[in-house]
Amino acid sequence: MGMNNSVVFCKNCPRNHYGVCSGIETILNQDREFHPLKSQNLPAKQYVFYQGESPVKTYILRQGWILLTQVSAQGKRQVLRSVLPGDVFGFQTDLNKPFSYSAMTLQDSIVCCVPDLLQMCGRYPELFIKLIWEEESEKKLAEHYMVNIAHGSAREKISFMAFELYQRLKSRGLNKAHVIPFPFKQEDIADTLGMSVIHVNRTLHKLEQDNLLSLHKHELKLLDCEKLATLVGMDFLELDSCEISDVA
Amino acid sequence: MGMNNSVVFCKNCPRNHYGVCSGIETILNQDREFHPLKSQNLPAKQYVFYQGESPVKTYILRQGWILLTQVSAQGKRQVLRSVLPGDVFGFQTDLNKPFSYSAMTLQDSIVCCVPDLLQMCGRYPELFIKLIWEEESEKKLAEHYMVNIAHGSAREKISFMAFELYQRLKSRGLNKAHVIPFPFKQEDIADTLGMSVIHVNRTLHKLEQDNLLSLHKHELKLLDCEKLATLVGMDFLELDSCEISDVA
DNA sequence: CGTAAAGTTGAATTCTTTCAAACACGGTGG
DNA sequence: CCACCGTGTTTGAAAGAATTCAACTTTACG
Repeated sequence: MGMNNSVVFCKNCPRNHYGVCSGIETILNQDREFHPLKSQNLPAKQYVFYQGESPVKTYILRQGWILLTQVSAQGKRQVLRSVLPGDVFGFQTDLNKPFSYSAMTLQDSIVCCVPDLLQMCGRYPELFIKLIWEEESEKKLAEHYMVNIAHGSAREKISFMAFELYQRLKSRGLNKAHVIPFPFKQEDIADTLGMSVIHVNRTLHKLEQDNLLSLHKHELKLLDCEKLATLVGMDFLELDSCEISDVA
Repeated sequence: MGMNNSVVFCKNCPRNHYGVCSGIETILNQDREFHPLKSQNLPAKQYVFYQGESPVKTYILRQGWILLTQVSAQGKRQVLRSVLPGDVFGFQTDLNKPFSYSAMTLQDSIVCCVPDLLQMCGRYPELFIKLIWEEESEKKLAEHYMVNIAHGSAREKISFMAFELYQRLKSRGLNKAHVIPFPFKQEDIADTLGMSVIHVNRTLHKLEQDNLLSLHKHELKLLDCEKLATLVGMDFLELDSCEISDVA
């Protein structure tokens, strides 16, 4: 699956300061028992793992964009979440449970593989905290989407998704002004928000007419952040960074 | 807020075997540094904490039913999740962030207070695992709701909610045959699933006509589990118990 | 250059909400 | 014991939102 495979040096990684990433190399250096990290280069539209497979290791996205998707019993496809550079994915406490979702690259990506994250956490509680924080963030994100999908109109849903991704990329320095890369097809948006492709299309046009946002050539511009924030009710969406370490 | 306040002995608690609960007393006994747990008896319709407050401790529900709700910037109320006996709630890694949701009893309830869960976890990795597992479960639950709300019809949504709660109560031995307590108003259902109260009402009637489920006097009967499971696509909703401890 | 994939548009249908009003039930005070 | 009130539930009819189907246009890419 992976194309090439090389040992990772976190020092040179632009995500080294972020979340679970930060401090992993320190641990690896002082504790020879753990495997050094490997990285994989993956082209766009490639699966990292499939729904139904058993998890064997944890991944960290270093560069690119990954989509976690699930196919329901009714055969409908749901996008669970976008994995952005610095995010952990594929982690489960129970390795015997198969993945309930697939992971697919939307762009060319580089992925770090961590074979024994849980064991590392067991020995280094500060890493454990970071992992919990990561899970907590993901839970909150899912809840945000839940609220928005449940109670929002079509324009609100799409605005929310755009704003959310903008914020998350911005916190990683991956935006330019009010523009972000947006490697989704309209179908992906539809499968994220539970709308029909056609309605996504119409709503996108309305949003552009109203000068709220524009999406062309896989590039998303927030035309009016103020209005968007109001529309979406972004009081909640302050994203937090992981700065906790009071583990006694 | 709390009515009475007494020291808790986990040994006698029917939830002692479940999740984070299990093993807490052992730790408390062998490590005098941590405070013994206290419990609070709360009447129905009482708030444990409010959205916007700062978290000070973690709670475990011992008996009763608690609803986590959020009021959006647009003033709409969203039910995030039902807390059932044995579940942790009110936990956050970062104590400086205010709660983004309120916790309210739906029934008379008994709640255990854990003032220093994170510190306990720092010293006892096996507890840490249980906490992570808890977060993971909550994340998965939120994702399930997200998927169902996004892609499901009205009947599917309500069926899902019913089935999900039935399964979770059953795993704790809190069901009788195909019947569970269901202390929701139709408005609560509406605010969980993002539907109008009126549509909830109509859909409930249809579901009863079709002999799928019936809801009267705060008692929910699953009339046809087979059909319900199919309708909801419950292949995913096997709920897992927390049985992992390979922290090396 | 040609084909397949992605995006766009209109019209009809279905689902859901809104508004308005009636009903049922439990609890209170007379 | 009964009248009254409030909360929660139920029903109908009309308006609105989103989906479906079918066809057409554009774009990406070998």
